[in-house]
Amino acid sequence: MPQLKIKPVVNTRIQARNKEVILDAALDIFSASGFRGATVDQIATKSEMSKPNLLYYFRRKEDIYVALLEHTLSDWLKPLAELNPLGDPLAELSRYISAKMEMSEANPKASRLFANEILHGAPMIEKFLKGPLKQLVNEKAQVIQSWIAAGKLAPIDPYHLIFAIWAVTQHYADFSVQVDAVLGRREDIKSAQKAVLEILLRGLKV
Amino acid sequence: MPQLKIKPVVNTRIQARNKEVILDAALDIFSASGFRGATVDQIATKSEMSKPNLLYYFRRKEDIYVALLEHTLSDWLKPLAELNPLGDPLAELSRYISAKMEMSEANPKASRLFANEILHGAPMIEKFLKGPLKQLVNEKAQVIQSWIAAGKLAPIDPYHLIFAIWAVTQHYADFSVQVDAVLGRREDIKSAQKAVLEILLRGLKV
DNA sequence: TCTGCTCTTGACCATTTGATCAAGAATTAT
DNA sequence: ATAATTCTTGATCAAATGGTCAAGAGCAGA
Repeated sequence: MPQLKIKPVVNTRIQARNKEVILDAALDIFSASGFRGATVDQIATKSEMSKPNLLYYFRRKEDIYVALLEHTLSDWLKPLAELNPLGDPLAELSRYISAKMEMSEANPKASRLFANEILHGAPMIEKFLKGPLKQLVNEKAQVIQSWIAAGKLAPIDPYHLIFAIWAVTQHYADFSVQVDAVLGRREDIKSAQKAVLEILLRGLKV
Repeated sequence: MPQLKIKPVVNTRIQARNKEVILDAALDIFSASGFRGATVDQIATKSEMSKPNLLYYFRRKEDIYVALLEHTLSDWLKPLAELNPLGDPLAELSRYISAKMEMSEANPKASRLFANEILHGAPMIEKFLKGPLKQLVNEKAQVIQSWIAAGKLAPIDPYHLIFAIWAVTQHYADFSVQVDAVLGRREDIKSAQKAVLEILLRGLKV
């Protein structure tokens, strides 16, 4: 009697390793060229495997891209989620901004991947934006609002404050080419972080 | 004797009109899909002409893209160039920020076109970034520095201040999908502008 | 009107690229 | 060991796409 084997839900060791290798390579390629600009061949070459082999692990190019986005979405939320309502407002915001600056420094490719996706209308992560992200931002905007109500923070619209923090911090990852070109040198993250904290926080003191 | 006609430097009326039509269509397509993501067919269709006809005016896809970038580069510099050393610092910066916000509102496609180009390493406008842009920013950073030296402005790094202004104002054009998703509605530019002015300027008062 | 130039397009071409397939190699389980 | 399963790849395909060409239509100046 022929064995009817259920397709395994868990990856084999080889699958785990190779998917990891592919996602690593894909982050390089997609962040540099965007979804359309990247080719499966490039990703396969960077992964040091044949194209059919790559497509054995991810059946379509789009599957790699989506997996990559999902793989990093939760990391994206983490720093904001850690904003503590009970902490000192300026210290909490300072910590959040610093964490974002360090993410830009440590993983600019992931930042560019998102930037590119959103820039092009976020076709793959619309649900994430309107769901988990919206919810978390609402929650944290309320926290900021309560700080303002308690007289611990200048009266600034919380949503636009969050947008400003995103914009400024991610700018150093997404537009690093421009930053470096204007400065005439590789920007050093320490002084950028110091300047950003001053610019964003100075006006928030009551 | 055969007439040797010099190739005309000036466009005919038809050329002027059709190039305009093509650039208009191309801005739509390129800003939505990026250089690689856009196809000549799409641009031709949107221009309501055949593909060979389009390629009669711009011989290569890249030529359209470059023309489009050049066509808008000078607009990009204008608001910053108008920063007046003799004016009141906060009023001047306020005017600059407002102008940038209005550009984001009026022409988000151009903003996204640049954002996409820079995000992907700015292969076509490297010279612009390292030349005219760098020079203008240097100049205006000195203006800001002189304001600080005169005690008219809080001591903030001028370069990072300019980056912050760019980042925040362009965020509303480039990431409008995210902004709208988080807010759950189409953002209205008036309140965004008000909030941005508060966030960026409040900390600059001495 | 006639001549030469500009403009327009259907048909076509070469290359790129995402994806498939069959067949063999390697690995795992019994 | 051996059978079953997983992994790997050369060859190949169909569609998409940037770009060409030749030939005809339209237009402007003499």
